[in-house]
Amino acid sequence: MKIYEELQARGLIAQVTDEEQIRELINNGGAKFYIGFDPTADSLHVGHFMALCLMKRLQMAGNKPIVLLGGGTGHIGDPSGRTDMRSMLTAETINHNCECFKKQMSRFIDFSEGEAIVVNNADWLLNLKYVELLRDVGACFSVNNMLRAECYKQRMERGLSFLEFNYMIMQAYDFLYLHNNYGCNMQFGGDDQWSNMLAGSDLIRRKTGDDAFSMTITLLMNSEGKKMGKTAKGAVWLDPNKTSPFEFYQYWRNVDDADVMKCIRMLTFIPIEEIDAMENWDGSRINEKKEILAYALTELVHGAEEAEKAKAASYALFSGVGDDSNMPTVEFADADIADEGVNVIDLLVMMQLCPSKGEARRLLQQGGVTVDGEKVSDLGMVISKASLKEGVKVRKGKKVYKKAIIG
RNA sequence: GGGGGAAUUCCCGAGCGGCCAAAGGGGGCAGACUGUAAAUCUGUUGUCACUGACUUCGGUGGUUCGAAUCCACCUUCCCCCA
Repeated sequence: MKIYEELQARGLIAQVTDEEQIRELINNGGAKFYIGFDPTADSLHVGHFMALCLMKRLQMAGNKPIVLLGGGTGHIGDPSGRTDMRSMLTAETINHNCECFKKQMSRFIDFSEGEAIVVNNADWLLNLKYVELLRDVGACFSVNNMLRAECYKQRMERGLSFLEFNYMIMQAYDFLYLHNNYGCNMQFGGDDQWSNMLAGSDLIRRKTGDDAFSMTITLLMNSEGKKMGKTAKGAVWLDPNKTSPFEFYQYWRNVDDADVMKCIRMLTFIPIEEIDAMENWDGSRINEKKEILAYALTELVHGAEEAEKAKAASYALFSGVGDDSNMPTVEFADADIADEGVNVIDLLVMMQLCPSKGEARRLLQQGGVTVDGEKVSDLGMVISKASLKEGVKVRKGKKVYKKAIIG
């Protein structure tokens, strides 16, 4: 199966400017494609992960990726799919974020000589001259058309600043610039980027007469139609310091039944045939599928060793078998704990299982806390220092476990 | 440029000068039921020394015994006219 067909089979392709030509191009490894990443945070998250996987798949098929860091466009903020205005980032933050992105990406993409390149649009966007740009590029855009674009429509009601309105032009210009300077002939992006990408393809045709293609990937939505990768606490990050491998594993282990196969198909590198076979598995094996998904993704992002640990910890906690040495652990210094021990309430707060004592108290009253397997009902319970030296397993609710130890 | 309106807790949104830590919904957390799922039901959801005290209603001052509520100014947003 060729790459284009594989992408199709995985349900990754949303929109294309010209199916025949694009199929031809990427199946023969002739694409030099770019994907843009806006450095709005200091770590990539699950949303970016899809784009990275796509890049990797295409690279494996012989195509050349260009990673475009939005150091310049980050100064503007993409209004697509947003109802509110983005907060402005400072130049330092943007640069810092770009650096972090680069580091994380090298895990997935082979950046060795001639295989892939990283560019930063700050290098060309920030030096543009206003009037020059208006005459050169601005003349190619029709405001009437731009206003018709879906991404601006909803913002017309709520208000759209001129700054954000220009995002499309900057993105189109990026494509043109990469086309002229790096021979880039294709752009990929989330399907919320479609109008911006089309603008780029158009601009290239107008300025150079060349064909440049655009293709969007289906954004990963859960069955409720929300973007995946968000939790109440925020995004699921790829940086192990922001989202631990265990939490990452658990996130996927806990996806809705309805979303499992879709995730496996779109995110993992498991061969299509195997996935098709899993499709027919008996319904009772649903949890097995979730484990496969969680393991595969954790392995991709954090490596096999971390994936094993996360899996083992998960088993230890939820089925009571296996060792629990990989449980998330909070270490205290000897001095942190008084000789007579700590009250459970204080301990819960110290372990950051509860943000306040009030909440800790409530949790205990509702029977949501277990210490070393015993449900705690006594609000005044004291955990002795001796047992903390051994390590105490504290469980909050059904799924949140931490071990406290004096180390 | 002129006129009008709005800002409340994580979000939306009610709120008469005292009975307001502030209705209701959403979300979160916990309990029951389950499969570490979904749906459903129950409890809970400012902080602490928790039958009490303290800090919150865009900001700063003021009126008052008492202000989320009234006044002034400031900030931000929205609407209408030009």
